[in-house]
Amino acid sequence: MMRLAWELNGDTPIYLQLVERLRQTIITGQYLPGDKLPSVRELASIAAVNPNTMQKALSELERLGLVYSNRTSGRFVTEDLNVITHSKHSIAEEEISRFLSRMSAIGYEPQESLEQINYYVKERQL
Amino acid sequence: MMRLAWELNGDTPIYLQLVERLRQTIITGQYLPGDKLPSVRELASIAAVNPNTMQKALSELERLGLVYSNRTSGRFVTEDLNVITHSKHSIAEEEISRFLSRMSAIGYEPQESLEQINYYVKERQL
Amino acid sequence: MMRLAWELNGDTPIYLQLVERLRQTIITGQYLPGDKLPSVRELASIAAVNPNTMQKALSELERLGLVYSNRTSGRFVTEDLNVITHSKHSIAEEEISRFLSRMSAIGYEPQESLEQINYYVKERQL
Amino acid sequence: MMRLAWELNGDTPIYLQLVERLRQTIITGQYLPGDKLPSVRELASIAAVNPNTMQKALSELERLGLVYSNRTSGRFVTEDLNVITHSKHSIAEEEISRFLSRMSAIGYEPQESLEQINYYVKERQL
DNA sequence: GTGGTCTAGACCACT
DNA sequence: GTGGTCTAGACCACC
Repeated sequence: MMRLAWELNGDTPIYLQLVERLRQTIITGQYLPGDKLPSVRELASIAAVNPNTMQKALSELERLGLVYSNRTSGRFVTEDLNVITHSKHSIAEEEISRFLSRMSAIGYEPQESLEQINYYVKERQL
Repeated sequence: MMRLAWELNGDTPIYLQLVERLRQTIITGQYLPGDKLPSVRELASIAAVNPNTMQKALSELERLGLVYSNRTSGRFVTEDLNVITHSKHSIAEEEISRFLSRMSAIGYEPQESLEQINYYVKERQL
Repeated sequence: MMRLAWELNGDTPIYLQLVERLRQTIITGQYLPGDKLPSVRELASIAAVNPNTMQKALSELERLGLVYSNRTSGRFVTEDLNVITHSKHSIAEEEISRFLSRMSAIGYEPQESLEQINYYVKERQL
Repeated sequence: MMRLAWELNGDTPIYLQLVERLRQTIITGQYLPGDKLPSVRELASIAAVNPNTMQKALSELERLGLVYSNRTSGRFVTEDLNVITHSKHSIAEEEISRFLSRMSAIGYEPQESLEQINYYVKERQL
């Protein structure tokens, strides 16, 4: 079985990786609110996974409120901007939390991590 | 392959994961400068890995200058504090770089990431 | 089989569902006592069912005394109000009985069910 | 394919019916908090459905917080009594809501439904 | 043995 | 053609 195009990982369940990928495409505005998503089968084909797996991922996205489905006409990105921005914030928090914990593992207290990243950004004029 | 004590990952080569773990124990001061490390066999046993793999990891640590070996009496943590702090900084930089790139993937510019993490730390009084 | 206008169910026999629907229209006064019902063919067409099925439903209604037929001029809603109110009560009893049994299945004694529904109605000022 | 023992319905998805059945067994205390559930395969065999379908049902129950799973040792009923009683209340509300709406369909206002059920219970000394 | 994931292939209702 | 559901059969990691 090929696993290309979207280069999936191997340690975390595929369907969760799909959720993340799709979440990103929505959060970053590659799919806009109200946009129609490709069909389950199409997305599955693109990601080179079984339609059921993609279906599971999409169900999860639906549970998160990021998409909704119209049994006959397809799946659409939610038009509720709050849900989208909320999802964005929650991912950001996860990333921050993970970052701080990794920094903590090598001996940086949160305050120090903050200083380091502050320095890093200023240094490179990002 | 068993997964105990040090819970190895599976996707990245084992020896690199060992390097990281050992690097951490040194950087965080669990092993102090000048400390004698356990023998390769012992470390291998603790981590439940093949001694050859542990050997490879230790060679890498040597290459990084974090440990040095005294053919006869064993391996020791470097006494050069500069090497240690430099290693710590370089890991931190990697973490920061990775963090910023992941935040960028969900639509946060470095400046925004900084604000977010700043807010996060203040919010939780970390 | 098409599912329109009257959205039939699929598990219970169609003619019984038709009986219920017609019973409702009479009980709730959408057809008044003495009103002439549309022809079998017409009703069948509206409900998108086979005329024979509708015929069976109407026979049942006749048996219940809710309608009577005048071989020549068509079918009419009974003018006997007692029959109508009695039918209404008997349906209500079925509903109540079913409700209590379902509540019982999840651990509510009839008395408790009563309290719950009482609370529910007051809460929402229904 | 046989569909016995638990007599499943046919109109609502099987996995949802399974969720309901299991929910009842927990809510009514047939499985007590902390009890170990039979394995997925066993439950699937009992209900005469495919293990995947049962798995889906159990995942849903887990999402509802009524059970939790210990990857290796099996699935258990939650020990959080709040979750259980909350689930019970929420089902009761659904039943009440459905009951009132059906009564409304045959011409009883909520207040009248309340009176009827009150009368019904008193009459039969339930 | 346990739960969890994945695939392949099928059927259904709705439009 | 769409989403949704279901089955059958397989593999994995964990203990």
